[in-house]
Amino acid sequence: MSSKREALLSAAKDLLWEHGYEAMSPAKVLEASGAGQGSLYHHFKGKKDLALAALEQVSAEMQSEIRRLFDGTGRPLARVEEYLLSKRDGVKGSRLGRLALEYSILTDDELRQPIANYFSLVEEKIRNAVRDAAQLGLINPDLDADQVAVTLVAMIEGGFLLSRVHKNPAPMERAAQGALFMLRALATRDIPNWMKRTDAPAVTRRTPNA
Amino acid sequence: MSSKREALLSAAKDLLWEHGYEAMSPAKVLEASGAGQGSLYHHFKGKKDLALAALEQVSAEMQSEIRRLFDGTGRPLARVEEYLLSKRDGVKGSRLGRLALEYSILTDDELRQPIANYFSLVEEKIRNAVRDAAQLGLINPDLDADQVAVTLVAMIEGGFLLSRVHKNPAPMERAAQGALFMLRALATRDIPNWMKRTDAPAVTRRTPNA
DNA sequence: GTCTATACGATGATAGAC
DNA sequence: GTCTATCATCGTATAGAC
Repeated sequence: MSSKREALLSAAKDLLWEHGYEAMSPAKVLEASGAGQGSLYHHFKGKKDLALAALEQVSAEMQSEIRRLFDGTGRPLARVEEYLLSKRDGVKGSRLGRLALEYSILTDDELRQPIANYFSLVEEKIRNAVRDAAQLGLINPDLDADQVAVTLVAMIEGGFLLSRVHKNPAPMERAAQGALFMLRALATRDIPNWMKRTDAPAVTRRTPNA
Repeated sequence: MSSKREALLSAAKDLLWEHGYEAMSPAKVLEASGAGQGSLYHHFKGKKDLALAALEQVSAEMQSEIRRLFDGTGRPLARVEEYLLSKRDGVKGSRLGRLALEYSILTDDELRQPIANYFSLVEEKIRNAVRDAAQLGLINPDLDADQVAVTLVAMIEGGFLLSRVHKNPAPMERAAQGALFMLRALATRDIPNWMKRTDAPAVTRRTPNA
């Protein structure tokens, strides 16, 4: 059967993480996988098709991980805390977030979608956990759950970015700690008016132009 | 004198913002600036030299803006709030942060430096404002000022990233609002032990390998 | 200082043998 | 399915005229 297909996909996943999409050349994929040109263009239509398959696989893996993390049975906010405190290599970067700023990703909705889907899921899981916590009286029910979700994810991804800029793992760790603190602060404080929930739908529930 | 030099630099600055470093080809710069090959390689040693000059100019401009913002005379934390609430185009992206995740930037310290310098300055200004606030009794003096600075900047840059992933300006705005809330929450609450200042130096004060 | 013409490797894809 | 040529194009830089 297709033995080289897996090798190509695996190499592409690694190279996407390390070099990004634009800098992932077919030649590098071939070298890393041990396959020849023929295998690549037999199993995939070209570079973009390979990258898309690899991205969808990475996105699926990471979504599984998120579901596993959030489908626990403890305190709702404990699951969020677990997400925030996951082990991360700040300098290596967020496996999907790392690609998010590339021009090719912004301009190609097919490539952007698996990345957006992952983040939409994380945001949704945090939103739901915050709502669950509110129903159980563990957090202020006036809190805008979507606002909280977006803010926490932004802290994590921003921490990755700063760690890379400074080539230093510390900012990632500090940002994650800051996110944890914010969550705990929110769980116990009065919420300012502008932070309160409105009837507007969640903004990042689904991505436009997808 | 050098009339085309400015045109080349200006075009490079725009293209770096829009396309990033890897996707900024000399050909595109020439087209956007109206200059020919000769001008480019007369004024600059090559693509990297041009990009470096452009990046340093952008970094200097943005550092001036930050100094202007933080050298005000109001409440120390008011300056930080002003930074957090600056107008931003989330989908277009952070002018310097946008480049931070590229492989070429990570692996070339010369290119990384102007970006890192900008973020180091922002972090330093926030740190100092938090310390000033502590001295004036406006914020808990046990707070780790560096932790706060890194966390707030991470929220802003993470907001940019999410806006780009979702092609939607809303996450950027929500992250900035969340950052504002966190700052205000910190100014009034008890600080958990792990958030407290230690004698360790600020981690991102200067970048390693620079 | 600026231009056009040219060189040359890398990128991304194709052709055809096995 | 996989391999080794081969190819057109682009990205980057140089040469030399004006």
